[in-house]
Order: sequence, then structure tokens, then C-alpha cells
Amino acid sequence: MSTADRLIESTQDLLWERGYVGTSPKAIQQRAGAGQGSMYHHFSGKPDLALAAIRRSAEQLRATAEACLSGPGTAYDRVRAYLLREREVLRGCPIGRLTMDPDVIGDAALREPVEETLDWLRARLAGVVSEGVERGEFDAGLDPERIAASVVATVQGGYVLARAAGSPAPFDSAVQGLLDLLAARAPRPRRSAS
Amino acid sequence: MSTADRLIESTQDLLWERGYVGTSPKAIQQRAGAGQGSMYHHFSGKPDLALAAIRRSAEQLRATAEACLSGPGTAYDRVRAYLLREREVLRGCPIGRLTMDPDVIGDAALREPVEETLDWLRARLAGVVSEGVERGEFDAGLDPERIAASVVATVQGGYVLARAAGSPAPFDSAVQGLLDLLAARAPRPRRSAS
DNA sequence: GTCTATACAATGATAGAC
DNA sequence: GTCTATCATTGTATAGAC
Repeated sequence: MSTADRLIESTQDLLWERGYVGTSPKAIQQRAGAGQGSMYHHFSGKPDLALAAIRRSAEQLRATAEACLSGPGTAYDRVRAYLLREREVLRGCPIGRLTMDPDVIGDAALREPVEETLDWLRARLAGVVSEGVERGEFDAGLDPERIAASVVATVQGGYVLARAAGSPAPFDSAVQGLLDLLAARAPRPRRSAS
Repeated sequence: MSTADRLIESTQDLLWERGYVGTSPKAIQQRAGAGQGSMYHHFSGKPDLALAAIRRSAEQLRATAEACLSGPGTAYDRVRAYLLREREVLRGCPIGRLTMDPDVIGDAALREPVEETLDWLRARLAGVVSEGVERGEFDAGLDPERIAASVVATVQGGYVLARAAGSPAPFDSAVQGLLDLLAARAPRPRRSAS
């Protein structure tokens, strides 16, 4: 792997763990095994490197979510797969956690991939729910945009609860609570009339 | 107001806005209009002052939530009042945001009030839901702990979505989505048999 | 491309005068 | 109680040699 790649990967890890404000160029260099000159040769500074790292994390998140949401089964099954997918719950979300970073939210360039990613995720989920409603896999009364926002919020908020508790348990409870509510609106396929 | 109080209040504001890592003693002193000597006279250092500030924010959050949850109406009404209460959505949660701060989560003393507050909130909500189930205000199948976790997670995650979007809209969507799902499990009081 | 040297502000605190 | 030094360390770079 190239030095630039190692720098980006180290930055991804540190942003995830400590946020933008808590991540120093020196820490990045040490984790990447690169010197200062090397870092400033490949990137103009901390914001530039952070942008590259955030973009890469965003791509990865998107790919992971897409794998769940384009999987097999009914709309409910796919939302369920997304909610129950394996996660390192106590680490939180590498993209969502950046929203609490004032220097990220305050900088249009850094915020853009964060906004874009979470917007995409909500829209993608809304599409799945909407499809489900059309197919009769979800009750007709459901508002896809609202349900999508609830699903993403439950995951993001679940991380908050888990980190506060020092345990993944509240995350799992929150997700199960939402799934319980959703299951009640997902009619089982009816074979009686066939 | 005493100097110590002004220091605590300034610290509350800065922790809310910038987190623990992003808040320096100097910034606190300037916002409080106090000198260094003054701060180090009243508090042993940054962690000590932060602890006082976090505890105060925790008390305030608890009081606000309790006001909604002990209000009038059915269990559904009270959960709804909590979810729809006025919030400065784009500022996020002064307690929840601290869970993303490695120096807070990594310090047992600083983490304790955060954990305790979110635990209390979930338990309090679970109590309301449980009461609702007993009274027939919620469907018997609901798991109060799960629903409580979903409610708190939706709020905490709603803040994340709102800050990413730069708008309270996704927060409102997430909350409405959850309320839609909950309303379907909250039978209207039946007068037919009376 | 990578390294070392240098710079200069901010951080988090201590000491001692008032 | 509050103020003004003072201090060691880290943060975030730039300059120039190799």
C-alpha cells in the first residue's frame, strides 16, 4: 500500500475514534509510519487529508448498506437485514459521529460528504419501503420518508446509547423495538387466496 | 451569579457546542469573564470543571424530560409529548453528544453522569410504556424496554441527521415516523362497551 | 518522495503577588 | 478570590537538505 493510502487509512481510524478536533497530524503520521514531510507532500494539510479520509469512509458505508438493501427477500426483510447487520456497535458510525464535530460541520467541504451520505441512506431506505408498500409487503399507510428517517435515526441513536452504557445492549434493544413496530405493519404474504 | 457558576455555565455551553476535546480552559475563562487564577481557585482543572458542568446539564435534561413524561393524558400522549417537545434540534443533545468524546467515555468519572442520565431516561420511558400496556393504552405485545430504547435512540439519532442536513427536517421526519408506528399500537379508548 | 530543523500559537497548568 | 507571569508540551505547519 502506498504512503498516501496508509495516511488516509490512519486518518479514517483516528477520525472514527477521536473525531476531527481530537486528531492531530502527528498522531496520523505516527500511525501511518510516515514523517511530516511525507504527509505534507501528499496533502496540503489536515483538512485536505481529512476530506480524503471522510470520502473513503463514506464510500465504504454506502457499499455496506447497499449490500443489505439490495439483498433478497421482501422490503421488510431488507430493512431488517440492514438493521441487524454486524456492526462494531461501541465504535459508533464513522460518518455519523462527524456531525458532532464543529470543525467538520462548520466547513462546507468537510460536511458535504457527510450530508450526502446520510441523505443517500435515507433516500435508499425510503425507496425500499416505498417499493414494499406498492407490493403489499408493508401497510399502505406508511410514509416511506418518515420510516426511512426513523430507521437511520434508530441506528445512529443506538450507537449513542451503547457508548453511554459501555455495552451494545441498548443498541440491540432500540433496533428490536423498531423491528417489532415495523413487523406489525408488514403483512405476511397471503397464500389463502392462491 | 457567582464566578464559579459562570464558569460552570460557560463550560456547559462549550461542551455542548464543541465537546470536551474541543473546549479549552482559556475559552471557558473568556466566556465566563474570569481569569486563569479564578478558574484554578474554584476547580482543580479542566476535568473537574467539566464534571460539574456535565452534572448540571444532566439535571436539567432530567427535569425537562420528567415534565413531559409526568404530564396529563395516556401513555401514548406522554411519549408523544416527550418526542414533540420544543428542542434546539441543530444543537443536538448536551449529554448524548458527549458519548462521541473519547476523553469523556475513557474517564469513568466523566462518563458516569452521562451513562446514568441515559439509563434513567430509558427506564423512565419504559415505565410509562409499561403503565400504558397495563391500562390498555398500548397493545399488550409491546416490549416496554425496547420501545423506550427506540424512542431515545430516535431522538439522539434525529439530532445526527439534522446536523448532517443542516436542517431540523430529518429529525422531525424520524420522530413522526416513530409516532406513526406507535399510534398504530395505541388503541383509542373504547366507549362502545360502556 | 522522504527526512530533519525550525517556527510560532495554543493547551493546560503552576507560582506567587495583590 | 483574582491577577499576572511563567512553563513544558502539543498542534500545525514551512523550509530546505537528501
